[in-house]
Amino acid sequence: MAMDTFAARGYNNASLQEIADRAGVTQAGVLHYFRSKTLLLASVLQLRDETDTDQDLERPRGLAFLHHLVDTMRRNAEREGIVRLYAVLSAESTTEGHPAQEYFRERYENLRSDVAAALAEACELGEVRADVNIDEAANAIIAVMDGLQIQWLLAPGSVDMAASTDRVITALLAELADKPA
Amino acid sequence: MAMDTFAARGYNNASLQEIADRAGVTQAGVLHYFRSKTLLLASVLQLRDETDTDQDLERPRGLAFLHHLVDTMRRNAEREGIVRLYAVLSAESTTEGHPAQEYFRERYENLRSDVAAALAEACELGEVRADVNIDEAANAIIAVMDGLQIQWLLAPGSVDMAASTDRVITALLAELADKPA
DNA sequence: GTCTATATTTGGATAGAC
DNA sequence: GTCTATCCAAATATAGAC
Repeated sequence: MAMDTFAARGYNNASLQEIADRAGVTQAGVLHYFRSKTLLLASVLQLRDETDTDQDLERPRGLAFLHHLVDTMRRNAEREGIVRLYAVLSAESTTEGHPAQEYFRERYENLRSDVAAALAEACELGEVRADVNIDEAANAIIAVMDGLQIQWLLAPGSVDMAASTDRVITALLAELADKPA
Repeated sequence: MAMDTFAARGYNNASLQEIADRAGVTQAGVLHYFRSKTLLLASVLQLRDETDTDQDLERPRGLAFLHHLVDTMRRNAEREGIVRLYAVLSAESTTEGHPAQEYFRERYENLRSDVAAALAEACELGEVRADVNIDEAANAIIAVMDGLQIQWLLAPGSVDMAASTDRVITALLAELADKPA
Protein backbone atom coordinates (compact mmCIF):
# COMPACT_ATOMS: atom_id res chain seq x y z
CA MET A 1 0.00 0.00 0.00
CA ALA A 2 1.22 3.46 -0.97
CA MET A 3 -0.05 4.92 2.29
CA ASP A 4 2.47 2.99 4.34
CA THR A 5 5.36 4.20 2.25
CA PHE A 6 4.32 7.84 2.37
CA ALA A 7 3.88 7.42 6.11
CA ALA A 8 7.32 5.92 6.56
CA ARG A 9 9.18 8.29 4.28
CA GLY A 10 7.08 11.36 3.58
CA TYR A 11 6.26 12.31 0.03
CA ASN A 12 9.58 13.58 -1.27
CA ASN A 13 11.60 10.69 0.01
CA ALA A 14 9.15 7.96 -0.95
CA SER A 15 9.96 6.24 -4.24
CA LEU A 16 7.49 4.63 -6.58
CA GLN A 17 9.76 1.61 -6.54
CA GLU A 18 9.31 1.06 -2.82
CA ILE A 19 5.58 1.61 -3.09
CA ALA A 20 5.42 -0.91 -5.91
CA ASP A 21 7.45 -3.47 -3.98
CA ARG A 22 5.16 -3.21 -1.01
CA ALA A 23 2.12 -3.63 -3.24
CA GLY A 24 3.65 -6.59 -5.03
CA VAL A 25 3.66 -5.00 -8.48
CA THR A 26 6.24 -3.26 -10.62
CA GLN A 27 6.98 0.42 -10.61
CA ALA A 28 5.47 0.77 -14.05
CA GLY A 29 2.36 -0.94 -12.78
CA VAL A 30 1.83 1.73 -10.17
CA LEU A 31 2.16 4.48 -12.76
CA HIS A 32 -0.28 2.71 -15.04
CA TYR A 33 -2.95 2.98 -12.39
CA PHE A 34 -2.23 6.45 -11.03
CA ARG A 35 -0.82 8.59 -13.78
CA SER A 36 1.86 10.28 -11.70
CA LYS A 37 3.32 10.34 -8.23
CA THR A 38 1.39 13.51 -7.48
CA LEU A 39 -1.91 11.93 -8.42
CA LEU A 40 -1.05 8.91 -6.33
CA LEU A 41 -0.61 11.14 -3.30
CA ALA A 42 -3.94 12.78 -4.00
CA SER A 43 -5.58 9.37 -4.17
CA VAL A 44 -4.07 8.32 -0.87
CA LEU A 45 -5.32 11.46 0.88
CA GLN A 46 -8.76 11.08 -0.63
CA LEU A 47 -8.96 7.45 0.41
CA ARG A 48 -8.05 8.33 3.98
CA ASP A 49 -10.73 11.01 4.08
CA GLU A 50 -13.38 8.62 2.86
CA THR A 51 -12.34 5.95 5.35
CA ASP A 52 -12.48 8.42 8.21
CA THR A 53 -15.77 10.04 7.34
CA ASP A 54 -17.43 6.65 7.08
CA GLN A 55 -16.77 6.22 10.77
CA ASP A 56 -18.23 9.47 12.00
CA LEU A 57 -21.49 9.55 10.14
CA GLU A 58 -22.76 12.50 12.13
CA ARG A 59 -20.58 15.20 13.60
CA PRO A 60 -21.19 15.48 17.30
CA ARG A 61 -21.80 18.95 18.68
CA GLY A 62 -20.32 20.99 21.45
CA LEU A 63 -18.55 19.16 24.23
CA ALA A 64 -19.14 15.84 22.52
CA PHE A 65 -17.10 16.97 19.55
CA LEU A 66 -14.24 18.08 21.78
CA HIS A 67 -14.29 14.76 23.62
CA HIS A 68 -14.27 13.08 20.27
CA LEU A 69 -10.99 14.83 19.52
CA VAL A 70 -9.47 13.41 22.68
CA ASP A 71 -10.75 9.96 21.74
CA THR A 72 -9.13 10.29 18.35
CA MET A 73 -5.82 11.05 20.00
CA ARG A 74 -6.22 8.00 22.18
CA ARG A 75 -6.89 5.86 19.13
CA ASN A 76 -3.97 7.44 17.29
CA ALA A 77 -1.59 6.11 19.91
CA GLU A 78 -2.33 2.72 18.31
CA ARG A 79 -1.96 3.92 14.72
CA GLU A 80 1.58 5.16 14.31
CA GLY A 81 1.41 4.93 10.54
CA ILE A 82 -1.50 7.29 10.15
CA VAL A 83 -0.08 9.69 12.69
CA ARG A 84 3.20 9.86 10.83
CA LEU A 85 1.45 10.20 7.50
CA TYR A 86 -0.33 13.37 8.54
CA ALA A 87 2.47 14.78 10.65
CA VAL A 88 5.05 14.52 7.91
CA LEU A 89 2.84 15.45 4.99
CA SER A 90 1.26 18.47 6.66
CA ALA A 91 4.67 19.94 7.49
CA GLU A 92 6.09 19.00 4.09
CA SER A 93 3.12 20.70 2.46
CA THR A 94 4.30 24.09 3.71
CA THR A 95 7.24 23.97 1.28
CA GLU A 96 7.16 25.66 -2.12
CA GLY A 97 5.03 23.96 -4.70
CA HIS A 98 4.17 20.90 -2.63
CA PRO A 99 1.34 18.90 -4.21
CA ALA A 100 -0.59 18.54 -0.95
CA GLN A 101 -0.54 22.23 -0.06
CA GLU A 102 -4.09 23.01 -1.11
CA TYR A 103 -5.34 19.86 0.56
CA PHE A 104 -3.94 20.83 3.93
CA ARG A 105 -4.98 24.45 3.62
CA GLU A 106 -8.58 23.37 3.18
CA ARG A 107 -8.29 20.72 5.83
CA TYR A 108 -7.16 23.19 8.46
CA GLU A 109 -9.75 25.72 7.40
CA ASN A 110 -12.48 23.17 7.96
CA LEU A 111 -10.98 21.99 11.22
CA ARG A 112 -10.76 25.54 12.51
CA SER A 113 -14.41 26.25 11.85
CA ASP A 114 -15.53 22.90 13.27
CA VAL A 115 -13.58 23.31 16.50
CA ALA A 116 -14.59 26.93 16.87
CA ALA A 117 -18.23 25.98 16.43
CA ALA A 118 -17.91 23.21 19.01
CA LEU A 119 -16.30 25.59 21.47
CA ALA A 120 -19.06 28.13 21.04
CA GLU A 121 -21.69 25.45 21.56
CA ALA A 122 -19.92 24.10 24.62
CA CYS A 123 -19.86 27.58 26.16
CA GLU A 124 -23.44 28.17 25.17
CA LEU A 125 -22.37 31.34 23.48
CA GLY A 126 -24.55 30.35 20.61
CA GLU A 127 -23.71 32.13 17.41
CA VAL A 128 -24.09 35.51 19.05
CA ARG A 129 -20.61 36.73 18.37
CA ALA A 130 -17.63 35.60 16.39
CA ASP A 131 -15.41 35.99 19.39
CA VAL A 132 -11.75 36.27 18.61
CA ASN A 133 -11.08 34.30 21.78
CA ILE A 134 -12.93 31.35 20.35
CA ASP A 135 -10.79 31.35 17.23
CA GLU A 136 -7.58 31.62 19.19
CA ALA A 137 -8.63 28.71 21.36
CA ALA A 138 -9.71 26.65 18.37
CA ASN A 139 -6.38 27.17 16.64
CA ALA A 140 -4.60 26.20 19.83
CA ILE A 141 -6.53 22.97 20.22
CA ILE A 142 -5.76 21.88 16.68
CA ALA A 143 -2.16 22.90 17.15
CA VAL A 144 -1.68 20.97 20.32
CA MET A 145 -2.83 17.78 18.65
CA ASP A 146 -0.45 18.25 15.73
CA GLY A 147 2.48 19.14 17.93
CA LEU A 148 1.93 16.26 20.33
CA GLN A 149 2.04 13.83 17.45
CA ILE A 150 5.51 14.94 16.44
CA GLN A 151 6.81 14.66 19.98
CA TRP A 152 5.14 11.29 20.36
CA LEU A 153 6.60 9.93 17.14
CA LEU A 154 10.08 10.80 18.37
CA ALA A 155 9.58 9.64 21.97
CA PRO A 156 6.37 7.65 22.50
CA GLY A 157 7.12 6.96 26.14
CA SER A 158 7.43 10.63 27.05
CA VAL A 159 4.12 11.82 25.64
CA ASP A 160 0.51 11.00 26.49
CA MET A 161 -1.27 12.52 23.53
CA ALA A 162 -4.80 12.07 24.82
CA ALA A 163 -4.03 13.33 28.32
CA SER A 164 -2.28 16.50 27.16
CA THR A 165 -4.99 17.24 24.63
CA ASP A 166 -7.67 16.78 27.25
CA ARG A 167 -5.84 19.04 29.66
CA VAL A 168 -5.62 21.86 27.13
CA ILE A 169 -9.25 21.59 26.12
CA THR A 170 -10.40 21.58 29.73
CA ALA A 171 -8.20 24.53 30.63
CA LEU A 172 -9.32 26.57 27.64
CA LEU A 173 -12.97 25.86 28.29
CA ALA A 174 -12.60 27.02 31.87
CA GLU A 175 -11.10 30.28 30.64
CA LEU A 176 -13.76 30.81 28.01
CA ALA A 177 -16.56 30.16 30.47
CA ASP A 178 -14.95 32.43 33.03
CA LYS A 179 -14.12 35.60 31.19
CA PRO A 180 -17.49 36.53 29.69
CA ALA A 181 -19.15 36.20 33.11
CA MET B 1 22.98 30.03 2.41
CA ALA B 2 22.09 26.40 2.91
CA MET B 3 19.65 27.27 5.67
CA ASP B 4 17.33 29.06 3.29
CA THR B 5 17.19 26.12 0.95
CA PHE B 6 16.48 23.59 3.69
CA ALA B 7 13.83 25.98 4.96
CA ALA B 8 12.19 26.32 1.58
CA ARG B 9 12.36 22.66 0.58
CA GLY B 10 13.01 20.54 3.62
CA TYR B 11 15.97 18.23 3.70
CA ASN B 12 14.95 15.50 1.28
CA ASN B 13 13.80 17.83 -1.44
CA ALA B 14 16.67 20.29 -1.17
CA SER B 15 19.43 19.71 -3.71
CA LEU B 16 23.07 20.58 -3.24
CA GLN B 17 22.85 22.28 -6.61
CA GLU B 18 20.26 24.76 -5.39
CA ILE B 19 22.18 25.37 -2.20
CA ALA B 20 25.33 25.99 -4.21
CA ASP B 21 23.56 28.38 -6.57
CA ARG B 22 22.26 30.42 -3.68
CA ALA B 23 25.72 30.56 -2.12
CA GLY B 24 27.33 31.52 -5.41
CA VAL B 25 29.58 28.48 -5.65
CA THR B 26 29.45 25.18 -7.49
CA GLN B 27 27.89 22.00 -6.20
CA ALA B 28 31.33 20.45 -5.83
CA GLY B 29 32.41 23.46 -3.83
CA VAL B 30 29.73 22.82 -1.25
CA LEU B 31 30.79 19.21 -0.89
CA HIS B 32 34.39 20.22 -0.51
CA TYR B 33 33.51 22.22 2.57
CA PHE B 34 30.98 19.93 4.17
CA ARG B 35 31.82 16.38 3.31
CA SER B 36 28.28 15.24 2.65
CA LYS B 37 24.73 16.50 2.55
CA THR B 38 24.09 14.97 5.96
CA LEU B 39 27.01 16.80 7.52
CA LEU B 40 25.83 20.00 5.92
CA LEU B 41 22.48 19.63 7.63
CA ALA B 42 24.22 19.01 10.93
CA SER B 43 26.24 22.19 10.47
CA VAL B 44 23.14 24.22 9.71
CA LEU B 45 21.39 22.99 12.85
CA GLN B 46 24.45 23.61 14.97
CA LEU B 47 24.86 27.12 13.58
CA ARG B 48 21.26 27.92 14.39
CA ASP B 49 21.67 26.69 17.94
CA GLU B 50 24.74 28.82 18.48
CA THR B 51 23.05 31.88 17.04
CA ASP B 52 20.04 31.42 19.29
CA THR B 53 21.90 30.71 22.49
CA ASP B 54 24.00 33.82 22.01
CA GLN B 55 20.83 35.80 22.39
CA ASP B 56 19.55 34.26 25.60
CA LEU B 57 22.66 34.33 27.73
CA GLU B 58 20.78 33.40 30.87
CA ARG B 59 17.66 31.30 30.95
CA PRO B 60 14.89 33.18 32.70
CA ARG B 61 12.98 31.30 35.36
CA GLY B 62 9.38 30.60 36.07
CA LEU B 63 6.82 32.90 34.53
CA ALA B 64 9.54 34.88 32.80
CA PHE B 65 10.55 31.82 30.82
CA LEU B 66 6.98 31.17 29.76
CA HIS B 67 6.55 34.77 28.66
CA HIS B 68 9.79 34.41 26.77
CA LEU B 69 8.18 31.58 24.81
CA VAL B 70 5.33 33.87 23.82
CA ASP B 71 7.81 36.54 22.79
CA THR B 72 9.62 34.04 20.63
CA MET B 73 6.40 33.22 18.85
CA ARG B 74 5.79 36.90 18.27
CA ARG B 75 9.27 37.28 16.79
CA ASN B 76 8.78 34.16 14.71
CA ALA B 77 5.91 35.81 12.89
CA GLU B 78 8.63 37.93 11.28
CA ARG B 79 10.93 35.02 10.50
CA GLU B 80 9.10 32.72 8.17
CA GLY B 81 12.30 31.03 7.05
CA ILE B 82 13.34 29.85 10.47
CA VAL B 83 9.82 28.78 11.33
CA ARG B 84 9.62 26.68 8.20
CA LEU B 85 13.06 25.23 8.78
CA TYR B 86 12.12 23.79 12.15
CA ALA B 87 8.56 22.86 11.25
CA VAL B 88 9.56 20.85 8.20
CA LEU B 89 12.73 19.31 9.58
CA SER B 90 11.22 18.26 12.90
CA ALA B 91 8.38 16.43 11.15
CA GLU B 92 10.68 14.99 8.52
CA SER B 93 12.95 13.75 11.28
CA THR B 94 10.29 11.29 12.44
CA THR B 95 10.79 9.22 9.29
CA GLU B 96 13.02 6.16 9.15
CA GLY B 97 16.71 6.88 9.24
CA HIS B 98 16.46 10.64 8.99
CA PRO B 99 19.78 12.32 9.77
CA ALA B 100 18.24 14.88 12.13
CA GLN B 101 16.34 12.37 14.24
CA GLU B 102 18.73 12.33 17.17
CA TYR B 103 19.01 16.11 17.07
CA PHE B 104 15.28 16.62 17.48
CA ARG B 105 14.91 13.88 20.05
CA GLU B 106 17.41 15.65 22.28
CA ARG B 107 15.99 19.05 21.51
CA TYR B 108 12.51 18.04 22.64
CA GLU B 109 13.87 16.30 25.70
CA ASN B 110 15.61 19.50 26.77
CA LEU B 111 12.60 21.63 25.95
CA ARG B 112 10.33 19.38 27.98
CA SER B 113 12.46 19.62 31.08
CA ASP B 114 12.94 23.38 30.69
CA VAL B 115 9.23 24.07 30.30
CA ALA B 116 8.30 21.68 33.09
CA ALA B 117 10.78 23.37 35.40
CA ALA B 118 9.42 26.80 34.52
CA LEU B 119 5.88 25.64 35.17
CA ALA B 120 6.81 24.26 38.56
CA GLU B 121 8.57 27.50 39.47
CA ALA B 122 5.65 29.59 38.28
CA CYS B 123 3.28 27.60 40.48
CA GLU B 124 5.70 27.72 43.36
CA LEU B 125 5.46 24.00 43.61
CA GLY B 126 9.19 23.96 44.01
CA GLU B 127 10.71 20.60 43.29
CA VAL B 128 8.50 18.90 45.83
CA ARG B 129 6.89 16.51 43.43
CA ALA B 130 7.39 15.45 39.86
CA ASP B 131 3.76 16.02 39.15
CA VAL B 132 2.49 14.21 36.09
CA ASN B 133 0.24 17.19 35.49
CA ILE B 134 3.27 19.40 35.05
CA ASP B 135 4.70 17.14 32.39
CA GLU B 136 1.42 16.91 30.53
CA ALA B 137 1.14 20.68 30.55
CA ALA B 138 4.74 21.15 29.46
CA ASN B 139 4.30 18.80 26.52
CA ALA B 140 1.14 20.63 25.56
CA ILE B 141 2.81 24.04 25.58
CA ILE B 142 5.62 22.86 23.34
CA ALA B 143 3.12 21.13 21.10
CA VAL B 144 0.91 24.14 20.70
CA MET B 145 3.84 26.21 19.47
CA ASP B 146 4.86 23.60 16.92
CA GLY B 147 1.33 23.08 15.68
CA LEU B 148 0.59 26.77 15.38
CA GLN B 149 3.62 27.21 13.17
CA ILE B 150 2.34 24.71 10.64
CA GLN B 151 -1.07 26.34 10.52
CA TRP B 152 0.53 29.76 10.27
CA LEU B 153 2.80 28.74 7.41
CA LEU B 154 -0.21 27.58 5.43
CA ALA B 155 -2.49 30.49 6.34
CA PRO B 156 -0.67 33.37 8.06
CA GLY B 157 -3.77 35.54 8.19
CA SER B 158 -5.80 32.99 10.10
CA VAL B 159 -3.39 32.36 12.94
CA ASP B 160 -2.01 34.57 15.69
CA MET B 161 0.79 32.41 17.01
CA ALA B 162 1.66 34.55 20.01
CA ALA B 163 -1.93 35.09 21.08
CA SER B 164 -2.87 31.42 20.94
CA THR B 165 0.28 30.38 22.74
CA ASP B 166 -0.34 32.93 25.47
CA ARG B 167 -3.90 31.76 25.85
CA VAL B 168 -2.87 28.16 26.37
CA ILE B 169 -0.14 28.99 28.85
CA THR B 170 -2.47 31.21 30.85
CA ALA B 171 -5.22 28.62 30.86
CA LEU B 172 -2.90 25.80 31.90
CA LEU B 173 -1.38 27.88 34.69
CA ALA B 174 -4.81 28.66 36.05
CA GLU B 175 -5.60 24.97 36.15
CA LEU B 176 -2.31 24.03 37.77
CA ALA B 177 -2.67 26.71 40.40
CA ASP B 178 -6.26 25.69 41.08
CA LYS B 179 -6.18 21.97 41.49
CA PRO B 180 -3.56 21.52 44.20
CA ALA B 181 -5.31 24.07 46.38
C1' DG C 1 -3.95 -4.74 -17.14
C1' DT C 2 0.68 -5.84 -15.98
C1' DC C 3 4.97 -6.68 -17.50
C1' DT C 4 10.07 -5.51 -19.69
C1' DA C 5 12.82 -2.26 -21.42
C1' DT C 6 14.33 2.11 -21.77
C1' DA C 7 14.42 7.17 -22.05
C1' DT C 8 15.46 11.18 -19.49
C1' DT C 9 16.66 13.76 -15.62
C1' DT C 10 18.55 14.59 -11.43
C1' DG C 11 20.85 13.52 -7.26
C1' DG C 12 25.10 12.88 -4.34
C1' DA C 13 29.79 12.13 -4.54
C1' DT C 14 34.80 11.71 -6.38
C1' DA C 15 39.16 12.83 -9.05
C1' DG C 16 42.11 15.83 -10.58
C1' DA C 17 43.27 20.38 -12.85
C1' DC C 18 44.35 25.15 -11.62
C1' DG D 1 40.21 26.16 -1.88
C1' DT D 2 37.32 26.28 -5.86
C1' DC D 3 36.65 24.83 -10.26
C1' DT D 4 35.58 21.19 -14.42
C1' DA D 5 34.57 16.86 -15.58
C1' DT D 6 32.74 12.68 -14.67
C1' DC D 7 30.77 8.53 -12.28
C1' DC D 8 27.22 6.04 -10.47
C1' DA D 9 22.86 5.36 -8.63
C1' DA D 10 18.23 6.40 -8.32
C1' DA D 11 14.06 8.60 -9.65
C1' DT D 12 9.91 9.59 -12.70
C1' DA D 13 7.91 8.61 -16.74
C1' DT D 14 6.98 6.45 -21.42
C1' DA D 15 6.67 2.81 -25.16
C1' DG D 16 5.46 -1.28 -26.49
C1' DA D 17 5.30 -6.49 -25.85
C1' DC D 18 2.33 -10.14 -23.89
